[in-house]
Amino acid sequence: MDGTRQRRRGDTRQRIQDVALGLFAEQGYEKTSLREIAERLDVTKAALYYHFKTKEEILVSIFEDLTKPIEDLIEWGRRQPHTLDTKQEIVRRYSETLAEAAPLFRFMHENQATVRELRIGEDFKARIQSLRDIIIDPDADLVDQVRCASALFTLHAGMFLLQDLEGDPEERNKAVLEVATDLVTQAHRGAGGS
Amino acid sequence: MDGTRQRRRGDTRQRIQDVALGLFAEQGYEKTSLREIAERLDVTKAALYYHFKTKEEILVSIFEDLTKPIEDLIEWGRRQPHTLDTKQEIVRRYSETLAEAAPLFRFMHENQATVRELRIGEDFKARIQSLRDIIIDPDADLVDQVRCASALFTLHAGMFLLQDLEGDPEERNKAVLEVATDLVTQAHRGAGGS
Amino acid sequence: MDGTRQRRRGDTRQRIQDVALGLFAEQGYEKTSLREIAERLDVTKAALYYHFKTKEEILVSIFEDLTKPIEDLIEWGRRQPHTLDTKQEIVRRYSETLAEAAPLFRFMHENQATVRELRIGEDFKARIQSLRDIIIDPDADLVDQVRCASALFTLHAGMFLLQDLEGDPEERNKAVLEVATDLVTQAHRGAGGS
Amino acid sequence: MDGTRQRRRGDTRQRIQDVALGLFAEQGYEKTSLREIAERLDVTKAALYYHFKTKEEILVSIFEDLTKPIEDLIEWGRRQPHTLDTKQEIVRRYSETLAEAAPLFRFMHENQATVRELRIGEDFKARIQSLRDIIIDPDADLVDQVRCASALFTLHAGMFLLQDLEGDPEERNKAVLEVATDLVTQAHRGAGGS
DNA sequence: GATGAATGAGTTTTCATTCAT
DNA sequence: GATGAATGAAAACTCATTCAT
Repeated sequence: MDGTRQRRRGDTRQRIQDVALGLFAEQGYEKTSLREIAERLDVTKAALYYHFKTKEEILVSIFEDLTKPIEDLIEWGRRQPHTLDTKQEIVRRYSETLAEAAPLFRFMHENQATVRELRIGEDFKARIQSLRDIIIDPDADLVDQVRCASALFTLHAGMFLLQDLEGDPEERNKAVLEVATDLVTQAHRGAGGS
Repeated sequence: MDGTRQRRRGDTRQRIQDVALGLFAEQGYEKTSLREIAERLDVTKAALYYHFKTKEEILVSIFEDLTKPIEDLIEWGRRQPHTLDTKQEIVRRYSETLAEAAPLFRFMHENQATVRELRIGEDFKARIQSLRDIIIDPDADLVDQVRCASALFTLHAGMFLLQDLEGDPEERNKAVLEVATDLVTQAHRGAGGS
Repeated sequence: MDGTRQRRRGDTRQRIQDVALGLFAEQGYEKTSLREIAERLDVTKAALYYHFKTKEEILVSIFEDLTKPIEDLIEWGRRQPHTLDTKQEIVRRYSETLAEAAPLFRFMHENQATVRELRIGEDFKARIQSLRDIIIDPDADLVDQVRCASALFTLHAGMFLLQDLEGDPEERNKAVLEVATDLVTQAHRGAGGS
Repeated sequence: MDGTRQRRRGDTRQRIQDVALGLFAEQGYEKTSLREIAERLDVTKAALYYHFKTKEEILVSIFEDLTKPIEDLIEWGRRQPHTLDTKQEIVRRYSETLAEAAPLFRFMHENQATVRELRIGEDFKARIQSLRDIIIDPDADLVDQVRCASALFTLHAGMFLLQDLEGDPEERNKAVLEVATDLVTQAHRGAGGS
């Protein structure tokens, strides 16, 4: 039996998402044409339109599938007391989530201008803000607020911009996490935590 | 005398750059068409081609004009001893430069996917790396290296992503600078500086 | 028992025709896609192809079902003597037929450019010509011939173009019929009838 | 000198309108593609877009150019007393206008479904209504109102639907005009004119 | 009596770029 | 120091149609 052909049955939708995300992350959203995606999958452009109503919907569907864990994390965070432990746990779990869906987050990071006009732009922004609101004490001083925001940027950027730093990726990720955790911790202390 | 018309004489090149940067920063590079730029300036597309050979060249020229100060800063930094003072000064001056050409840097930040394929992408990356190399002690431990990189991201992101944080912009910028300086200082101490 | 579902059994063909005619009349033939028809019926496009071989065939089948009365009328008319009474009766019965299948005739009227290239275009034209030939005396003078033709247009257009005239629809239709009858009558008199 | 090439300079816009109107009238608006228009003019599709912003705009521009005389006629009609003479004059001049821009009016007549959704649909409808309002006495009885409307249809349809009637076109047009004038006259008498 | 998945040929529209004047 | 007119390539998207199941 032809396993390749067999497996293709029914998972075209998934394959489109995979290939699309790959290309979006590599070249950007605008520079990736549906022709290119279709060619790489060896189907016609029209087949893409059978599975998704628009180009944007391809992206939206990827986004929704892959950012579910963040929604869960926010949900969880909201129900916890705002202790240092909680904050550190948020940072840790967020960094894990980022690593697991690295291509998507790399895409989001590098295509902000594009994404801003798309529906997911708002969604993503809102999510990050929610995370920040859990980590930041609203009555902390401005510097500590910036520290918390910076912790999140550091996680984001750590994934994409540090690829030239020496050391193996795992260690690098650990270092990034440590810096982010540190920033949150300092902010917590400054805000009167013990 | 018609000052407007008078002043327009001979500075069309500059006006193109201004309008283009505004649109690039607002909508992204790909989504900004030459038609749009021309219309906003009330000239024809062909006029743009009198002043610039390609669309990319418009961007390149803007980039080169506005990032001269960074080149100078790097040059300066390289001739200084790698003391804490120097590092802090670099951070301070870099933050000033970013603020002065905010639209360009916002553009660079939000269009990384696009810019990566353009000539200026490489240039910009190289410059940031140069800055980092001045700030980072090559034999510091990885965590401290990340701290330095993080200081730079914080400056960058601080300009664009914190606009919803309360407080007036000036204070916010001061807070951002303080966090960045702090990160560099911690890194310096950790690396065995005094 | 679910009457809706029950009744749907087996009359899908009819339902397709109904929905299609509605959309064709409302938006035109070209602007109505099979997707739209299918969606409105909550079936797939492929289902339409089970019942009809092509898009055109849907229209043809509607046309054939609904213009049977006109064929009968022509048949009848041909066997009558060409008296004034016959002519008036033709006009009267034609106006009834038009009213009964108003959406179809509205469609035919408003989509002549499209319909001309379709099979039914020829058929329809031939039918109207047949009617005209019954009403018109071939040796009447040209003006009277035009009067007869005009009587038919008036019936057609009366259905669609006078909807903004005040008065209730029934009275309007009566008025239209009177004008048409009048035209035929004048033509008959002019041609030497008594 | 190459007159053809020479003459092409600067009248491309006009040539687009001519060819487009020809095709629109022949095949309908939807079935006429820009590719077809461009090919027939031996230019690229993009050239069409240099002269017109959209496909619809091509049609709009044709419509506006060719229906100016009707606007003038309405203007004139409004300033005249509502005598029988005026009405007859309107009918006469309207028939002339129709004849002069026959392809456009044929197009409007045969593409009503399409045109209804376009901007010009509303415009055209409004214009015909204006004419009718000049011809119709608002307190005439319904039958006479229908007669006036019928006069206008007769003019319209007379141009397109009677092409199979024997007799040379000029005589046919005269006959059509006579029937239309007659209808208006009868309506005027019925309404209490002398 | 229908669906799910796909195709091929087409559509309108946009873009960066060119060049004679 | 510019414009008017055009092009070639490509984009996103739509449509009627097919066919194995």
